[in-house]
Formats: sequence, structure tokens, C-alpha cells
Amino acid sequence: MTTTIRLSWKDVRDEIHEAILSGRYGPGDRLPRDADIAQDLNCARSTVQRAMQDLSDSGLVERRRKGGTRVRSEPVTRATLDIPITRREVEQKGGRYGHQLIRRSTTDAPRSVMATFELTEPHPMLRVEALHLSDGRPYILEDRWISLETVPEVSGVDLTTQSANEWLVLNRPYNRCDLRFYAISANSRVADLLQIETGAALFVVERTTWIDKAPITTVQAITTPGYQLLTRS
Amino acid sequence: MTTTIRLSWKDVRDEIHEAILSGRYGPGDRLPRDADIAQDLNCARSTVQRAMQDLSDSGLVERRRKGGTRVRSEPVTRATLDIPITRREVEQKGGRYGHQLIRRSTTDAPRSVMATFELTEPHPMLRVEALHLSDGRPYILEDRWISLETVPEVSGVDLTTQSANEWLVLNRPYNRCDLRFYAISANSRVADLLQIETGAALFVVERTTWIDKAPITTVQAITTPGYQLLTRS
DNA sequence: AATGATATTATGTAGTTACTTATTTTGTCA
DNA sequence: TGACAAAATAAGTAACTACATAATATCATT
Repeated sequence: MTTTIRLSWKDVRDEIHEAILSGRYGPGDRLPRDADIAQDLNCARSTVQRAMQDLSDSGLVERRRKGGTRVRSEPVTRATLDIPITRREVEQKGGRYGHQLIRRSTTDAPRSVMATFELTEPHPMLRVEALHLSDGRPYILEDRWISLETVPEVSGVDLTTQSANEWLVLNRPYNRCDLRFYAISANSRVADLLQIETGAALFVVERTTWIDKAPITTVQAITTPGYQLLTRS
Repeated sequence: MTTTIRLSWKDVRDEIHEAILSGRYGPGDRLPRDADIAQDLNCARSTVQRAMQDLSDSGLVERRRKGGTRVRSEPVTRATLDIPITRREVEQKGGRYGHQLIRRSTTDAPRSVMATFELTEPHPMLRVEALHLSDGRPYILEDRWISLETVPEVSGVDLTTQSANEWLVLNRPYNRCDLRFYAISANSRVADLLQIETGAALFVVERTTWIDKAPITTVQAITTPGYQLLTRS
């Protein structure tokens, strides 16, 4: 008698993954339909479905109704990043967190900000520049724009005790988030604020968030030299 | 008679999401158990389960057996990145792709590479430096180390016609991938190869891949000024 | 009061059935 | 031949059932 061990969807996923890795199915090839795989492996279609969902999420295969499942012909490296709030990041690295409000002003969105939010009309915004500190030393310099139409109550918040980063995350959850990573050279003002040399190469994270279609905030976070962003383990 | 519209798991997800956004459940709060939510919304528990899975994946809630589901107390921004192979990236931007092999040598892994792979023993590797071009101009400079134990057949591959990047992705799928992003200043050699000024700030992507526990390759991809990495839309 | 066995609980997973939806294929008619 | 309708197909979704598993709570025993 055969010992009927039940296959978990992860087993099925690994089985299919293995079949692709080993070259049994190459880029662009169509895989058998879920029902057939289920029969082959002696499990339910829902189990295959769950496995395929995962493979599809991770970018290995593409699925289309009627079209079936096929191995992605142009493979991509798909990675997931976790970006914590800055206070938490500092504390997790064992530092003592602090922050300073540098400037706070109210103006209409400049063209660059209008562009990131895909706005066509003038839009009143609160601009907040702040410095995050780790053990009293500059850690991240942020230049933030907050929509006063979407988040009017931010006007009344004291952003010296709680950073705008933290206040927003806790009070204004978002729906959509775009990130953008690049490098800049420190100009004299940035260098001065971060207490580093002018011209140093700095890693920048730009984050823009919306709730439905309404803009919430866009922030340019300039990190200090040596900063690295890692994928989550 | 009530029109019984069936709720999809996305509806349920949005419903719960909305409840959290609106503050009905705050950070750290415990949500009702799946079965109760199912009854409230008049759907099956499996539908709630699917919705919760998604919310859990996106980092909004945390689930534990018996412990129930609770809203994450320390919210994170979770994002997914797609990193295509370089040829594809160039072509998608409308450029004509090319590449040059700069140097190719065989040595044991230096300490820095041993560290990224968590190796303790000496490990023979192929080091490949190559330049990716867009419309004939430098685009990305890559410095790559390939494990000759895991991928011995790479010794026989002509890396002038097909880039190591492409050959590996097509021939050596991986299981685990770590990414690391940071900024560097161009030293004179890099500046020379990329035809830019010394000291320019450059965005760097470092990628390390394994198959099971076996190291495949680690690569430092140095981009040209102005390069930006975006989250997938 | 500390300890350890046992029951309870809430999520995780698998199977089955039924129906939906997007897409392609096929077939018919002009 | 070309256009359009109908059929077929394969994945997507939902319901319901049953059982597995991990974490916690309870309770008896010392």
C-alpha cells in the first residue's frame, strides 16, 4: 500500500519551480493546465492554484485566463523591501533617536512636486525640512511636502516633538506608495546640515503616498555616507 | 428581498483595510477572529482568510495561530521591486544595447566576497568586469564574482557575445537573492570607464544569489549619473 | 506556588464542488 | 474572405467541510 502523504501547496510550488529550474520548461514555455498538474501530483486543483499564485507573485511565471500558465520569458529579479519609520530604524540599530525641525513653510506645490503627484491645478502644501538623528549625530535629512487639501489637520500639529514621518504614518495611512532610489552629491547646504564634506555621494530615497487619488505626502530622504538599504531577509 | 451580492476577497480586504484606516482598529489592536468577521460580512471564512493573507503580506497586519490577527504596531512601508536583466532595461527605454568585457580572471574569493556569501573556506571564483552600453554609451559597470564550484561550466562560456548577467539569469536560476543599495563616489578608474567626472555620485545595486546553500554569483552594478530605480507600478 | 499534562482556541491548509470571467477558437453567414 | 456570433477553455473566485498545528489557558498534582 502506498503511503499517501498529503502535498502542501509549498511542496507543489517547489516541485514546479524545480521543473522550471531543471530546464524541463524553459522561458516562454507553457505549463500544463492546473487540473492536469493536480492529477499528476495527486492533489486538488486548489492546491496547484495556490502554488501557482505564489510562483506568479514571485515573477517566475505569468498566468492568463484561457491563455494558461507560462514561464516568464524575460526573467526579473523581484524583491521586497521593508522601509520602517526612521525612529524605529535608528532604535533597531541600537542608536538613540532624535530629530530636529529645520524649516516649516506653507506654499503652493512647485512644479517638481506637482509632477510627482500628477497634479495640474495649484495645490497648497506644507513643506517640512527635518533632520533625523542617531546618538545625536545626523542620520537622515528629509525634505517633505504635505498636501494641505488632503491633510489639513497637519497645520495644527507640533512637528518638533513628533516627526512628520511618524505623525503621518500613524495618522494618515496610504493606499498607494511610489518609491524612487538614486544617488546625489552633497551640495554645501546638505553637507553643512549632515556635517559631512561637500561632494560626498549620498543615497536618496524618495517616497510619495496617496490615499485613493488624493496626494498625501512626498518626501526626499537624504541619507548619510555609508547608508545601505537591504532587502528583507 | 435583499440582493445578495457575493463579496470577493478583495472587497473583504478593502473593508478591513478601511476599518483600520478609519481608526476603528489602531496599531497593536486585535481584530475579531476570521469566523466572526465572516459572519458579520456574510461570507465564508475562507474569503476572510484570503483577505487577511493579503493584508498580512502587505505588512498591515500580523497573524499568529491562536494569537489572532492584530494591526502591526510598527508600520512599515513594504514595496516590491522588479529588476530586469540589463539588456531588457536598456531596450525598454528605447536604447540600443551593447556590452563590453573588460576583464576576466580566476582567483579565490577575496574576504569581502567570502563575507557576502557567508563562506569560511577558500572558494575558487571567476571574476568578470563588464560594461553595459546604451546607444554605445556607458550605462552600467558591473564587477561580478561567479562561483566555479557551483557553476563550473561558466569557464567555457564566451562572455563577449552574451553578458554574464544574461547567461546566468537564463542558465542558472536562483533560490535566494539578497539586494543592497547604496551610493558611491566615482574613483578615477570607474570615472574613466563610465566616461564621467571623478567624484560623481553613483547609485549602486549589489546582488547576491544562491541556489539552496550554494553561492552562485555576487555582482556590484555601478550605474551612471542620473540613474533611478523605481518601484513597480 | 511551581510544574506539567490536557483542553481550548484561532489560524493554516487541503479537498471538493460550483460558478464566473477573460480569451481564444471555431463556425456560420453574408 | 471577412465579420461576427457562439462554443470551448483555463484560470479566478467563492462556499463549505474537515482536519492540522501552534499558542495559550486551564487544571490537577506535587
